[in-house]
Amino acid sequence: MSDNQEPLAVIALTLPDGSVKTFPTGSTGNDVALSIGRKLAQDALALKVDGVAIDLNTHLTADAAIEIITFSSPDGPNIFWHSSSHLMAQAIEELYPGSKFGAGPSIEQGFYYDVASEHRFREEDLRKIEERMLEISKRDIQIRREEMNRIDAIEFFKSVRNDPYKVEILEDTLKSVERVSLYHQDGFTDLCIGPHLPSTSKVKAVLLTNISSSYWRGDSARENMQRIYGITLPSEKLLKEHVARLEEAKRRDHRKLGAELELFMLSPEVGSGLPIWLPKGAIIRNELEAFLKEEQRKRGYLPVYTPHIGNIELYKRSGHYPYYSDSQFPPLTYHDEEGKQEQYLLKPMNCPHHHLIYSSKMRSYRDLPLRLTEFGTVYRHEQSGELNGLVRARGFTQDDSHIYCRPDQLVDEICSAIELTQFVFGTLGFSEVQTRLSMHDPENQAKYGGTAEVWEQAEKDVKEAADRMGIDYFIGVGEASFYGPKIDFIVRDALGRKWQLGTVQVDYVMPERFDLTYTGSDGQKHRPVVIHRAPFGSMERFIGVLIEHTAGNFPLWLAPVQAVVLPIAEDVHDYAKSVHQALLEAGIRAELDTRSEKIGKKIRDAEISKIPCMIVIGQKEQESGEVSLRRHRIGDEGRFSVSGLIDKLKQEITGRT
RNA sequence: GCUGAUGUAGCUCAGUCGGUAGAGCACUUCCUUGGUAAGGAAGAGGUCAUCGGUUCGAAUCCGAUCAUCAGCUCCA
Repeated sequence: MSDNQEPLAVIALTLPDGSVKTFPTGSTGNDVALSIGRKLAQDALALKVDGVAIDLNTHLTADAAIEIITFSSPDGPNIFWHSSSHLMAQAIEELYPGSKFGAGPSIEQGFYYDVASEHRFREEDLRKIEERMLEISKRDIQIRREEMNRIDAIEFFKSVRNDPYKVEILEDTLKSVERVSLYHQDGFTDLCIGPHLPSTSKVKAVLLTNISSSYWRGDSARENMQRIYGITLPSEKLLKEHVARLEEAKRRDHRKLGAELELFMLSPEVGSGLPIWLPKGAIIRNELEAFLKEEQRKRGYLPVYTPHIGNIELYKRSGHYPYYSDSQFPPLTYHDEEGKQEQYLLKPMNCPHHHLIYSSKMRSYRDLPLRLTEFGTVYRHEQSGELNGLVRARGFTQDDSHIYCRPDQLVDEICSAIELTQFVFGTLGFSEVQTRLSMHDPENQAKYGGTAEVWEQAEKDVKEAADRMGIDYFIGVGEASFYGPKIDFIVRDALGRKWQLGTVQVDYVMPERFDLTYTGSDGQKHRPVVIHRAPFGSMERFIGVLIEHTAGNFPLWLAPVQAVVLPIAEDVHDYAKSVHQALLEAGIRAELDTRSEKIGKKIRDAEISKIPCMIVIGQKEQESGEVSLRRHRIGDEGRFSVSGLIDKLKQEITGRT
């Protein structure tokens, strides 16, 4: 037809394995995927071109390094879930006309959409929406990207879509952006940067999980919206696996296990957020405290004790009272006979007390570093909606130490605090520890104490220490406390959930406020620097996370009951009693089960109680003067002499393995 | 604190239309003496979260309070 003599233009695309393939210019990611294989084309969600994710059906016109994004690619779930939020919005719009849409991003485990609707969404509506989403998926609607000027987009969302929230985003958040992109799927259109799935049909399985509320743009002065959470997956099978993981998380919930294993309790008669440690939970806490005390003794820490309340002036001086007055219990007010008034605060933190210990006598540069340590119980009036078992409580105990040192000692001291924290986490089996350097937000200087120079120095020191310890960290801007930057340790539990536990914080501000000094070699007064550090963070939170991490299967050294002696029948009760006694004398926490139950029942009960060692005793053991050891979740480990068993268990306990 | 949901025996949960409560497990007693995840029988156990209202009558309907759960906001 054409008299065009030019050869057909081709482009060279480099695949992730390094091979180069040529395609006609204008080919799409779908063409590329098809050329590699049918399965890949089915799984393809989007395309990465020179490291940038774009829509699968974008026409390629230049040589590039490309990569097909599937659900198992690092960017896959994010794109999948973001498109799913649009799919959900379309379903909601079809079912509940007039609903307006706010923000609908993908999140770590799925997506949500904030909806303003006259309809009050209920649990049963979620099932209807799920059904509609799957139906829309079956319609196999092509998702089409359209770019337009911001002004045109505003007009579009005003007149065609009638969606005021999108208009607000365009007029405000995006006001300096020229061109924006819209994604159309049938009558539904969303403002979105993309990329998105090529078609609604990629979504094969839907689970809408819950409804909650949110404020438009996170601002409590703005209107409330209904936030609907969900997760979608590219197959039914993957959804089933996801649901199984959720159930596993539920089974490990420390609140549930804490009650079942009789570790702690919460009672409205005591007050919400005020946990009570039951005997078995207290054993775990005791062991952990003894462990840390031992390690701290080796590292030159000095234990102190301070009262649970303090004069309010102390906290005004430290700056905590004005700064955190919302989250403290109200002051206790005391009048003496002359009518003189004094106010006391349940202590929300330990540092001011420790600072007073520091300044109780003259300190020489030779005395530093001074490391004061205390398991200090503090009380904070956390918002009621925040309370969560042991993990977020109003009364809790920090493994709090304050290290007073010279500036030239600071980095060394930060390093040794990091080392201790890593040692603690390693011993407790948290292998995946993330470290965040929590820096201040220079945009919001008013939030912090101290001068800009002091902050610069403190952040430099923190970084230097982190680098020297070779830790892999990321920076959290705006995560610092008001008096200084922090190194926060975030662990993942056995189910991959993240928890912030230990912390190391640098503080140049409190030494000023409390006028802390030491005499230098020059005979002059100098300011020490303070490090606040807590490897566990809070005993309550740490143990809550540990319960979930171990699913209640504690290592032998922490187990509230380490062994239970299970006689098979009454004729060996005397022997069983002597074994039980021997275990107790060896310092092993042992119980004896002399109920008239069969051995199967006794074992089952011990397994459910998650007791690490079951000592089974019958005629054979009695005759040979031995015992049989059965391990929790493992099974029969054979016969041992009583002393052999005790040695074995003691070794395991002292090794904290 | 905000939005929504929930609250029945120690635990997990039934309980219809408003007619004063039921199961399994756990517990107690008795029988059973059994070799590696549940032996049998009987018994006891509840101011249906609390307070108030509607009603001849409330676990059930309404309101308030408390607590818990999910999420938002916050976290020295």
